[in-house]
Amino acid sequence: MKNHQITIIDIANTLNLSKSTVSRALTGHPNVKLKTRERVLELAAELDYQRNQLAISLLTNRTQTIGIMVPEFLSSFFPKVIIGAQDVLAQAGYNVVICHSNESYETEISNTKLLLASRVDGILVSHTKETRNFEHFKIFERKGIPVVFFNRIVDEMSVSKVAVDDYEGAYQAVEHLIKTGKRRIAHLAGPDSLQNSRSRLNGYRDALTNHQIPIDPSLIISYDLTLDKANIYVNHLLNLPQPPDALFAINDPTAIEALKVIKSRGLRIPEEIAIVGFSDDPISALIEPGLTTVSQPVDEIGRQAARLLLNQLAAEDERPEPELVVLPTRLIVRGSTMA
Amino acid sequence: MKNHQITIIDIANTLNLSKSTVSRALTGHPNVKLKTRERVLELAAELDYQRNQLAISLLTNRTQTIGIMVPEFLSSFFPKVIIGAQDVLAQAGYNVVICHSNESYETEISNTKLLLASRVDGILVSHTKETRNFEHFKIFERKGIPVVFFNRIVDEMSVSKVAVDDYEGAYQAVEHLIKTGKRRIAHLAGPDSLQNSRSRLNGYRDALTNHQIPIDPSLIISYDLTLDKANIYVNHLLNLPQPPDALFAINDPTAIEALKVIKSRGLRIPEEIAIVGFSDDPISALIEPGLTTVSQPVDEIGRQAARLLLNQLAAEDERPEPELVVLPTRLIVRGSTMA
DNA sequence: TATATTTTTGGGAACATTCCCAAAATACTG
DNA sequence: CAGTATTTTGGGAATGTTCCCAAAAATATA
Repeated sequence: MKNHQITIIDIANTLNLSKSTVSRALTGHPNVKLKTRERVLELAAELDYQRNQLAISLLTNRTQTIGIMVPEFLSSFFPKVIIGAQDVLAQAGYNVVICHSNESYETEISNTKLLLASRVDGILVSHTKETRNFEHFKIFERKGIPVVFFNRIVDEMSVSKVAVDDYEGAYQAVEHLIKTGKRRIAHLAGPDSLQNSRSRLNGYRDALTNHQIPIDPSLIISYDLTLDKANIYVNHLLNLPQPPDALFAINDPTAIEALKVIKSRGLRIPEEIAIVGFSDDPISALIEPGLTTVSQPVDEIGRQAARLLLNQLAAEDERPEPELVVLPTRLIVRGSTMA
Repeated sequence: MKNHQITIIDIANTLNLSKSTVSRALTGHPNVKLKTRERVLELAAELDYQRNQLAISLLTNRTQTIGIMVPEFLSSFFPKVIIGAQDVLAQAGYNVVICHSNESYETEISNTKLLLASRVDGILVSHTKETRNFEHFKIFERKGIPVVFFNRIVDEMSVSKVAVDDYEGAYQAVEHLIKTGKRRIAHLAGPDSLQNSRSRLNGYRDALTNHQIPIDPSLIISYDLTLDKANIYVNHLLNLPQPPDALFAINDPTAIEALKVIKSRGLRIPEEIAIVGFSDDPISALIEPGLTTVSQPVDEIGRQAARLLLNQLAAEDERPEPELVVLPTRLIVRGSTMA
């Protein structure tokens, strides 16, 4: 009595019907007498009946659940992506399970197992900076569970992907610095394992080259996105015999860390050194000076990723061709590059 | 063949065993011959067998899943709480489903249904600012599913709760302002529907009273936490014939919005007007001047909430008495109150 | 009124697993 | 070696739902 949950059989017994009829009434099947349906719905509401999704999932082998795995969610970026994705998925009747791998390859793998065990219908993934082997994601493919990568995408897998135009964003950022008269432009880059780090680096390189500025390898530092290291590298750059007159950072947290270091050394921004970030984190508009940054349509990344996943799920028998969506970026100029 | 998932029956047939024996071998039941167990485990690994949690959940009526519902996750507060809770819950073998109600009562109710339908074993909740009726949470109680409230707790329900000492935090913040010589201290309060708004307001009131400063109702404004309204109210306060010389804001985003308004009007902080926030959002240390704020142990809130839920889940038959955990706050003094 | 047609309902199987009880196989005891 | 105790295995029920097919009831047609 205490722990007994109400089932369609309870309703059936009370109303002297079979479970089949009750099931039909509740699912809106046409072949059920109006009067009967009303009686069933009324009693169901009264008893606070909730259909048991577990039983249905067991039967249909679909859980109506999508897994989203992100490497972190302390910066505002991934929460916003998740909100966008969740919005689209909820509209399509899907539930969402969120995992964060905490930038750890190990955790990513164990999350992967967890999602498989809970039988999600599909996953949205942004992998960790440590991930170089993608076997654990290929299991999903083999089981016919669609995977969509976003933000951090990976060439090795032929699945749908959503990214922003990192190359173009970086190119414009650096070109902007050049136009404001900067010549020794440093780049605090992300780890080589991330496709977007590589693209931004390429954008940086090509912008310099196309404006006849030689590339100085000592001004390019790849780092692992751990903020205390950013601090060290910025200091290193500033201590160079020929220090940079501008810094393009891989993301806004890095740029903000740089800005703190630079301010603490009493250098004038942007006169002595200009700074550009990437993402347009809300903090960027609040700090002093405001941070020039490459904004990306964050929640649209989530929405698009969700849509691509739904496209894969829609096809009953054969999975459709994977799609690649590249969203545009936009340079937002603030005080850190222009007085 | 294509879509067929491997079950214990497949293994049983291949090895000429019954499904019972295979089940026992896989679950580590003692009564199974060593040789048999080895054969089963070997074949299971070879076939990439994954036990179907759905079937087990259906049988045991436990999903090993906990729902966490938060009103938003754009500020860093709730993501941090979630990370803390998830950490503790994962350790105990629980899966986590995250919902955000987006500060909407409607969405909260529909999330509630979703969590019921997916048969979570328990939930952690911080309700929306619109929620005044808690019937939808009482359904969980009735079904024997434990609920723990955190951050935004509610008197109407006798369940476990985790909060910080809002009263004391507010008291100390206001006392600090008084000690720096401020006398006309305004309070931009949260909505009356939130228990923590009310506690902070009480702390504010008592601090003034205990220091023989009369309470001026025109300096107390309750608002709905929508930032553009904060902007309007701060302007209103500054336009008073006798404007405040200090502002205690319900949270950091509000305080930062106030700070922007005040700076744009050219007032000196803290000389002409001092500001204190609540929560110690990471932004608070980055802006200029740094924001004095009442810090709370954010991820510990999540951890404690998870622990209280596990306590409820641990008891097989009878639910133990609800617990209330109140965590301490700490005032962090920065430039917005002291030069 | 009898028959044909349509609407409405009921009874099982199926989903993957665990658990209980009984049966079979093996080991132990006198 | 028979009898008993123990280990190991198998069979079936149960979990809550949907879906298919057949049965029953209601309605239409001749």
